[in-house]
Amino acid sequence: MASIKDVAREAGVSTATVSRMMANKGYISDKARAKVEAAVKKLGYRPNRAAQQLRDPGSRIIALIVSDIQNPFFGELCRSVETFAQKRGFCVFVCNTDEDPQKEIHYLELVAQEQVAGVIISPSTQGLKPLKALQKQGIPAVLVDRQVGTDFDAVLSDNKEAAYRLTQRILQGGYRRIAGIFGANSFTAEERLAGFLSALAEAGQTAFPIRRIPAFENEGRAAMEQILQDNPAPDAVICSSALIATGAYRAIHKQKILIPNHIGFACFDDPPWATFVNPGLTVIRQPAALLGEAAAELLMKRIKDPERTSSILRLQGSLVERGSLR
Amino acid sequence: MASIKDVAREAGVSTATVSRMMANKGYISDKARAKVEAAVKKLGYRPNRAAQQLRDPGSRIIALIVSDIQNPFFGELCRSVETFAQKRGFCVFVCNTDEDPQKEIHYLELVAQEQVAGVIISPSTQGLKPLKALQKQGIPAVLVDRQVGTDFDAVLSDNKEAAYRLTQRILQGGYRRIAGIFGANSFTAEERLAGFLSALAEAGQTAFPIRRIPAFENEGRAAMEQILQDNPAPDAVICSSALIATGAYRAIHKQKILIPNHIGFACFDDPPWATFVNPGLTVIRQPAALLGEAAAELLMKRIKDPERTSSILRLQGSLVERGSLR
DNA sequence: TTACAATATGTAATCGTTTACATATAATTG
DNA sequence: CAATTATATGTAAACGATTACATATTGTAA
Repeated sequence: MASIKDVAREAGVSTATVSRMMANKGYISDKARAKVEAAVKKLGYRPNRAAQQLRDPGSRIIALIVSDIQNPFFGELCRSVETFAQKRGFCVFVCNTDEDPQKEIHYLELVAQEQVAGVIISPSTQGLKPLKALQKQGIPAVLVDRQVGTDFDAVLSDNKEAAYRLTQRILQGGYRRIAGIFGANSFTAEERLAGFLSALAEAGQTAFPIRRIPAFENEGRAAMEQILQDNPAPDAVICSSALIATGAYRAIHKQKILIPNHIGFACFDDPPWATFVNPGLTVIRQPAALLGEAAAELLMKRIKDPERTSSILRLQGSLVERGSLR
Repeated sequence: MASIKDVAREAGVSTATVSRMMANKGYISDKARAKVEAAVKKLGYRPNRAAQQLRDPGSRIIALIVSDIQNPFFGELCRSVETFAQKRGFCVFVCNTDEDPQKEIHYLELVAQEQVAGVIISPSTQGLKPLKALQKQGIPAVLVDRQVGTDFDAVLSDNKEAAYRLTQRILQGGYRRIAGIFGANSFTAEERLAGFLSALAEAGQTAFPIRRIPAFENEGRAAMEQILQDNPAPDAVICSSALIATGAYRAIHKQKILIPNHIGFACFDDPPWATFVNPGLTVIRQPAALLGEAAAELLMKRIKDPERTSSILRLQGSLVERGSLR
């Protein structure tokens, strides 16, 4: 690989001139510019990023650390983060932690070493240490979808409010024995549960048995199968995530129980199959694109002004009615 | 940020000793080791990656450049690449090009500057130049899902063969007027079309009108609506991708045409809703996880031995029967 | 004891950029 | 025309780590 010295020699100028020319800084005569340009082209010169970074740290890369890249919600989030970042001249590296705290820590260290301009992360633990370490190195972080601590910028969906609304809607349908299947050890599930319970309490309803399970399809199906054997059976069910809902729906479908008359069905997130079942699923759709954009914007602001006080945004999801509630 | 000099001073040793200690190289006395360890901990020292990279280039990062991060196929691919890479001590940065050649070039340049250990890419153009440039910088690349040129390592699904099999299966169902909706300007669609035509020809069938469209849901729906008005109407349809199939299915569903009796339906990729419709979709499921693993493995091999002759793998998809074909 | 290897540490050059500073020339002003 | 300013370029010192080489201290074999 050609270095700046090679270019300088080839063009018959000093390295300083080449450097200035590459960065469009200071004065360069047309003659020198032409010579340098020719040399650059001839040698295929590209500045060595490591050397640049050593001289003055910083980059135009932001890291997006997500807990599950296969989740369509994060897919949408990625895309919107990237679209927005690009407008501001930033690139995005996406890192997938697979909900593994080890991986999360590893990636946080990695992007710190790479000296990215900032990080957007949906943390999979409640641990603050790795994030604080980032902060100490002057790399700003914005939390998205999940909060940890309260010192960081964060962009969240208003899960509690959304759950509250959705539950109200269920009650409106005349359902009274409402089962809930909620993820365990999950920030969002926790908030959604709170909203669910609060709406129930407000309506003077006692909570129908609630399951807390690992948020996977199989677990969702198993939980639903159990619930359907309860006596009295529930007349509605609410699921805290798309994967859980997928399993639960399968269980209901298998037993040929009719939605929405025999049982009402509602969930969070908008699974890709929501419009392919009959009736379609009534859901709270998360504002993934908005979250991504807001997170990116917040990060840009903080990069510009590291001293600004941290802000926490809560964005509303939308209640999408498709018929799975009476 | 503390530098190696700070640590050396704090520990009362030279920078060389600190460096050796960090890398576990050469001789270090227990006394010195202890002092350095203490200093490192006290100052929170972490080696500056840029400086290391300047001294001796190379990293343990591989870049995965995909054309559409929202596509579940690529989601699965990402995950398997990462799982495999991790086993070998590599991390993965995912870059999304959104099928935009500009972005692709930009990311290729970026990861070259970052001096990643290697690149896995599903190229969105047929342009070889950017890849050759990478190569010249000594950064190996493996193509996945799509091929460009023939000099690079590549891991592809055997689209033609798969299309051939799927078409044979359709013919087996007694369908004879088989419409095809295929993506335009798409490497995979091209191959799939070839297999489709070859199976038809072999069966002595003339091809029923074939549409080439941009691979989006709306375009798929529009194309299907048109096709349904043809006279004679087709008795089966094959779609070259999940998005196209989604639109096409909607069009069929809307007109209450019965699958599989009035019309047979088959497609490539396995849309998330494939098991939620009735009957389920008969598809060719792409071996995404296998592709990812194979690509990662190939890349590792090439990183170890840059001189090995390039190999092109073709992996078989599986025909999943679910009832949408008679 | 001498000689030689093994162990332990330090010195200083190097990687490729950027930039403050010095210097030189050209253009502009009074 | 002298004095000033704007333009143009070069010199050399950083940035933070690694490592070949030199040197010093042990241990060990003859």
